[in-house]
Amino acid sequence: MIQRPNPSISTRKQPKQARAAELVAAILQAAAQVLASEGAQRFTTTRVAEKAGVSVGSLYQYFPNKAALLFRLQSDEWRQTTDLLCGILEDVEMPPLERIRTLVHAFIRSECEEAAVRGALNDAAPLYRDAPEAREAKASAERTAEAFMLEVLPEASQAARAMAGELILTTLSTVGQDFSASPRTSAEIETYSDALADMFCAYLGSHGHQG
Amino acid sequence: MIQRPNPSISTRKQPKQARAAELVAAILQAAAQVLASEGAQRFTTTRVAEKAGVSVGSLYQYFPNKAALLFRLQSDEWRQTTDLLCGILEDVEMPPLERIRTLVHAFIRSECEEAAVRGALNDAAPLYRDAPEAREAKASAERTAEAFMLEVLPEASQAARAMAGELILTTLSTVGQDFSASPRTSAEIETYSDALADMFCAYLGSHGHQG
DNA sequence: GAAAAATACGAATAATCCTTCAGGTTTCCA
DNA sequence: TGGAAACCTGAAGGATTATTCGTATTTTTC
Repeated sequence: MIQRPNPSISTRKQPKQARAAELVAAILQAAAQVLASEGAQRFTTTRVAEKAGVSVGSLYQYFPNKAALLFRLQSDEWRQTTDLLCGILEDVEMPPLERIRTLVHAFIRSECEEAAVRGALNDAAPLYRDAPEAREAKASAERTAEAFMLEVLPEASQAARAMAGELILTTLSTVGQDFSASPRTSAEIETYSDALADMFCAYLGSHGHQG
Repeated sequence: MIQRPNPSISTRKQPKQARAAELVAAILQAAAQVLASEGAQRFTTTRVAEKAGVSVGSLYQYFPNKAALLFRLQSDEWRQTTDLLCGILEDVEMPPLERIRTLVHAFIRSECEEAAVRGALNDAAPLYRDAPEAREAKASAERTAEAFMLEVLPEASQAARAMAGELILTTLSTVGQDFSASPRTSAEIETYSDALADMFCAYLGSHGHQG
């Protein structure tokens, strides 16, 4: 195993006919299932193809290697989460700190709902995280956070704002991952989300008047 | 690969002669080097034995399988970190919140110093984290934190204290891991540690008097 | 409807990898 | 000193995996 990954992780033939598009969809769905039910260790191109009801060769016609398939899954998850969170941040009806609380709850719930796939994707991260395509996603998220931080910390320096935004984003993401690694009840999810939101709000509220 | 792990992850013959003890030490040192320089993917019993200058068979006389070797490395790192942090927490000369700040700085610095080994150990976590021996470590850390939390939040309810302690411990650990994944300058380390400590202090300071 | 293009197939290839075991070597102890 | 216990060796067994490529099938195009 552990062959050198091909130069690019995302470029390969695009499906032009309908049957090919269906095949790709079937592969992605099967990939998520295999990841969730078998774990990152046993996530195998052969197993994915088998579950999708297609041959391995077909898989390799649309994904240059295993890492590309994993990256695609991760990418789709990211897009989904990003949309969810952006929708909350842009709701100008709500006071900023309340938006954060809502966002934390939504994110933690979302992480727990898809814990199986996301946990396994995380275990497999070493296989795709070095790709340049993967680095871009994180940078994009921080740009979005920046705009919101400007609203909640208008008086802070640029550096302080960036630091606070990065810290909160990182905390939310890594703590959420850790929390969702164990099965959780709804009550646990609410309690934990509130505590996390408390911490963020206290941190943001303390900026300026107490350093 | 991916054979079923043996029943236990830590039991096997103990070295009784001096040369055997040296052999085990050489293996552990080599294992850390291989992990740091080659990464979790290429961490192989054969490679470790080769680097240690012993045969694979000897390795398997003191470690029942690869997971046991990884777990031992992780266990040693944990003990080291725990000692460091407990020393700081027990310093009653210092005010509690200042102790936390000192602790955060010490922890983040420590994570960055050994980022290579710890990052790779984390990548390899799926191989050993399910072992019962591994679960005990986390529980032990939370008991230690509990004692300290009783000092800093004496008026809070038991549940609230436990929640705050767990949240801070998890945040410190996961955020530190994420932060140390990229190479960092001393200045970055200090800035980030301060921000993290600010967040913890604001959170603890806000308990009770504010909704 | 026939050539061309796009798809699909899956056995075979080429790597690794983990772990064992039969047999040789060193150390201990009486 | 001689036998027993502890220790060491490393080739070989048994598995698994990522990826390719020659061939067969389906769809599109003219």
